[in-house]
Amino acid sequence: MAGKQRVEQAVVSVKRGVAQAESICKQNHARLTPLRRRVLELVLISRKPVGAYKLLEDLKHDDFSDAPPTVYRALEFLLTHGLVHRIAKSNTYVACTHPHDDHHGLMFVCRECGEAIESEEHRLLQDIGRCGDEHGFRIPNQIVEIEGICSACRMN
Amino acid sequence: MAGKQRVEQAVVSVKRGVAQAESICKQNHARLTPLRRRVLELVLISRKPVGAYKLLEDLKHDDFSDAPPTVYRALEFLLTHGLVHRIAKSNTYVACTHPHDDHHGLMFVCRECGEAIESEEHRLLQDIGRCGDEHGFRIPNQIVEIEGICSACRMN
DNA sequence: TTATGTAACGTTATAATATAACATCTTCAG
DNA sequence: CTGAAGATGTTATATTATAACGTTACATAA
Repeated sequence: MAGKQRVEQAVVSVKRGVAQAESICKQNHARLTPLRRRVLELVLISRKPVGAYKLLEDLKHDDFSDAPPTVYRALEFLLTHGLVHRIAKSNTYVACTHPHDDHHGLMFVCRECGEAIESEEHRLLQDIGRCGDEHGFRIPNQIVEIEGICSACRMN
Repeated sequence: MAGKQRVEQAVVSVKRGVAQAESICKQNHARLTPLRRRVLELVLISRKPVGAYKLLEDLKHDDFSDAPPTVYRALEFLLTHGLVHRIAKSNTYVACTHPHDDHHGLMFVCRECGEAIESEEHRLLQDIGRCGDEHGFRIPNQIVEIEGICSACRMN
């Protein structure tokens, strides 16, 4: 069944995501503490970008403090190390699918269902950089957020 | 003096912006009421993207209600008619510099000073649309927000 | 090994941004 | 003029995020 397979894939990708995070944190001499690891897992488990207070709900069930700074501090850490991205238009957070340094990218976000797909289109990002230059802007590594409608939602 | 000239230009552009808005609203059978016009003026006057509560402050001095819905409703109207844009990363609002229908665009936003420059790079926007297509995303007209550092801030 | 400084986390309070819901007033088509 | 839709006023509250300060855990150097 498609559902079961998808869940199994998700479990695998959570494991892989955490493993990548371990490796990156090691490189950066950063500590992936139980709390931070758990927040990352929750973001990885979520199939869509997820809000901070939703994560906080889930953390409650895990004996962590249920006060907002708990989740916001963990998210800040994960953002700093490029393990998750923040989607400004929906105030949500999503796991990075290509976590490594110098990470440019496009993030397509469905305005209907919230699904987000990350893409690394090198040439396009270069063009955006050039366009910024023309206006005096230097564009640092970042995720450019683009709102659209995904194919699934167009069917409905 | 550069300062004076800039203020005069600003006044001109406020007049022009309001005139364009008048025209667009007329076309759309929409009413640019005193409140909405005033909010648009305030956004036009501001040299940088401005927050809703800052606008609300200014509205107080003009005998409008100082409750949040006042400004948010006016902003919603202006957004709907493409007269202002919302910058999600900073929760701010900025006047559109090319107000017309079917408006695609890039918005470069300085992460230091907040300055925003709007650009219509037709080819680049097409490329972004194509890239979305490849991932099953349909990209409607919208402003793509890109964070960077402006030349003035790089000097400092 | 213990002292010690820094990082992480807990806790309380509050800031900043935005919307819901309902009452009243205005406008304008018929 | 009137009635319906639109615009605004008003009160309350939701949602997202951070400040400030105390405590605990951790790395590491003496």
